[in-house]
Amino acid sequence: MVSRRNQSVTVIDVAREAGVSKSSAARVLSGRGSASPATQRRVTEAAQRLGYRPNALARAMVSGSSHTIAAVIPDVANAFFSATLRGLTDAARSAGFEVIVSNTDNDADVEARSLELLAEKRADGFVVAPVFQDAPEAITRLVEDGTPVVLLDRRMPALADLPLVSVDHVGASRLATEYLIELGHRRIAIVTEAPDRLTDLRELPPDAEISSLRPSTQRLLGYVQALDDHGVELDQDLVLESDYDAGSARAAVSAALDAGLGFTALYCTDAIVTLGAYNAVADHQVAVPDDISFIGFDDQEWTTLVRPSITVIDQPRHELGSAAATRLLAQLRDIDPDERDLRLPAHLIPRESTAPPR
Amino acid sequence: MVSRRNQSVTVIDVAREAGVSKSSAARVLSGRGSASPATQRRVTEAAQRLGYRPNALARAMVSGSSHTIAAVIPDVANAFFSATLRGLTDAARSAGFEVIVSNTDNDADVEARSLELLAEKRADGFVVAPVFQDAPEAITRLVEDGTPVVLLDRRMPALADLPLVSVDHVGASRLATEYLIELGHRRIAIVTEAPDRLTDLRELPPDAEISSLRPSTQRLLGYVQALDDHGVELDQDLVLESDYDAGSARAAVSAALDAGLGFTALYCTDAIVTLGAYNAVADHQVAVPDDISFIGFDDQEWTTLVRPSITVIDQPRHELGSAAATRLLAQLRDIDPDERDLRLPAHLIPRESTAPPR
DNA sequence: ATGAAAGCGCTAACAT
DNA sequence: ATGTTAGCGCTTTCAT
Repeated sequence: MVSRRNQSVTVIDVAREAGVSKSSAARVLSGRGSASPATQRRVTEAAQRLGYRPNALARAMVSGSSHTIAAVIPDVANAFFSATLRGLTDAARSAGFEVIVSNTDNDADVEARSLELLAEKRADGFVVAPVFQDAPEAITRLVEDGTPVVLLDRRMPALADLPLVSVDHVGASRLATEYLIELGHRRIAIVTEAPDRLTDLRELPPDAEISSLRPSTQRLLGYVQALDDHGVELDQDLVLESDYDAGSARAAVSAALDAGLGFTALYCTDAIVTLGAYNAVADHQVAVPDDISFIGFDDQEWTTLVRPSITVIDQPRHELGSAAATRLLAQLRDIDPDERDLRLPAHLIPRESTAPPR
Repeated sequence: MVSRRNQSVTVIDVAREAGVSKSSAARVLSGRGSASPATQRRVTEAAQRLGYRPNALARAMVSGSSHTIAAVIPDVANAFFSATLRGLTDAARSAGFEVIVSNTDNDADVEARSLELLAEKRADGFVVAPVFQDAPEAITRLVEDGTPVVLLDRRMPALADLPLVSVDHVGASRLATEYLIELGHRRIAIVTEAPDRLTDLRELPPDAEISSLRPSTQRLLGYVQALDDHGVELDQDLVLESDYDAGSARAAVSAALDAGLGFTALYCTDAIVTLGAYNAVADHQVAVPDDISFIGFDDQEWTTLVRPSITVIDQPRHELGSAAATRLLAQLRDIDPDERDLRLPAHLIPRESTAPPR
């Protein structure tokens, strides 16, 4: 009740106020150990009166747990990561953990510094969407020191033994491609920002390695697989390569349209690329879905607003974050998970931009 | 170099390894106090060898500063707040601070718990976009305890003496309204989710109080002011009231369109309301900008993608966050700011959806 | 310049 | 059930 300017009220203050020993006060305040109903009451009331607020720092020092997890991601302002972060914080909170965020902008040095800094702050565990780099030493250092790390949606070969929570990118692309095939399309173009050469993709070790590919590459792979499965011939010319920016995608699709490659469907493997591709299609006044069926990536707001609305592959972002947190928390509690990796399915949301070819 | 499984290497370990006393090691490790070049080297090398990582928790305990600031916001997944958070983390980082995020979902209880929890973790300061409520006791409690708090974009009357960093909402609306007036529009409709009655708005104490109004109300006020300033009559019928959701805005605009109110321009005061209004306009096949000029709020991606592209009011989100952080950090350093409140200007981005009335 | 010792606020044996 | 004591890892007087 009293609002005094307390630099901070400690257990000792409470103990004194309650007329008991420090440890008695500590016992009731922390809820462990035994205390008589009498002291219980006196301490509680004293704490209340003084406005006692436990010092989590001190607690963390002795308990060895800060009840904080670190999220190290490329960019919170990016819709994918902000939604994921939300899932992460939600799951963390319900377990009594807070999360501290750090943006890397896909810079390896920044990532390394962030990890180091958060490790100094004694984060109990890390969820990291790592920068693509050969030797993520900062991460391995953490792991060696016994700090739990869960990878988010990306894994480098050097991190092969770390648990990963990701979207099933291969499946996502199969979903899109098969949907188009079932509609009757045969000449299906794909816009990809995968840096890998397509030829490398068709002779892959069936499983484990796949998760060490970039998401974009996995998506390209899903397309190739779906085509193969359904006996549709893969035409290299229909693999439109783009950088990771809308302008580049726009140019790539524009060029493809000009080239008269005769494709009847276009599948975009990424949000930003979808943007550029959509612009190119609009520029060329192509009729969608009459001339070309269009599938975008990520259920962005605008895809429901344009006419025709756009069929998209939706990633379970929130769930991705909460799964990562849950996975990490389990590790903190030394619970062995059923599977090391978690691979969440994407969904196809059919809208107006897809139809059978004319 | 050595990668041993160190539960954690402490100053003592380093001191022993370097063959000096604990305090000597601590001195060079913390960079304060004096040490001979010799010990300096020996300690540094020992630390390096052992892979010493300072324990920020312990440091915080004794120094009284955790170098952490808390961001308590409605929802990170919301584009406005995620962009703001990015600005916040950027500014914080460059000052050596990390930020820990908490979502309130505009729930007063959740907010109170978050604040309490983060206070227990001894965040050095708080940036909070408070839930609208009469008695934000959790916040005042912090302030009473001497913890720096900066308000983000919202302020309740009860929090009148706290520093505020916000967008100039009144100015934002004046910008939009005046732009339309200058184009020649006289019948300008506004879509608002402000709960306040319009009549209350025209007799306001000129300044201070304004910042205690909700953003939506301030935006409505700017519209009224611009109209007044330019001698354009305010027509109550053109104030379209909506709830804070797209469906409601869609219905409101739809009804207005049906009612034949004869407005030639429509200004939407909020991102979500812009969405609904846009849908209504599309539903009714109104020609934009020929029949109606349209101004949206927030520079959302889709506003550049639809045809015609949409003229919008753009809020300086990133800057808002960095300004809030900077303001808070100044307070932490006991620097008196020039002004208590910071009011960042919004900008108008002219695109295709606005034109002179026919 | 260096070491010894106290203490930040808390928990956890250990006695009593 | 309660009190005494040690100690988490660090910084900071205070001597030397």
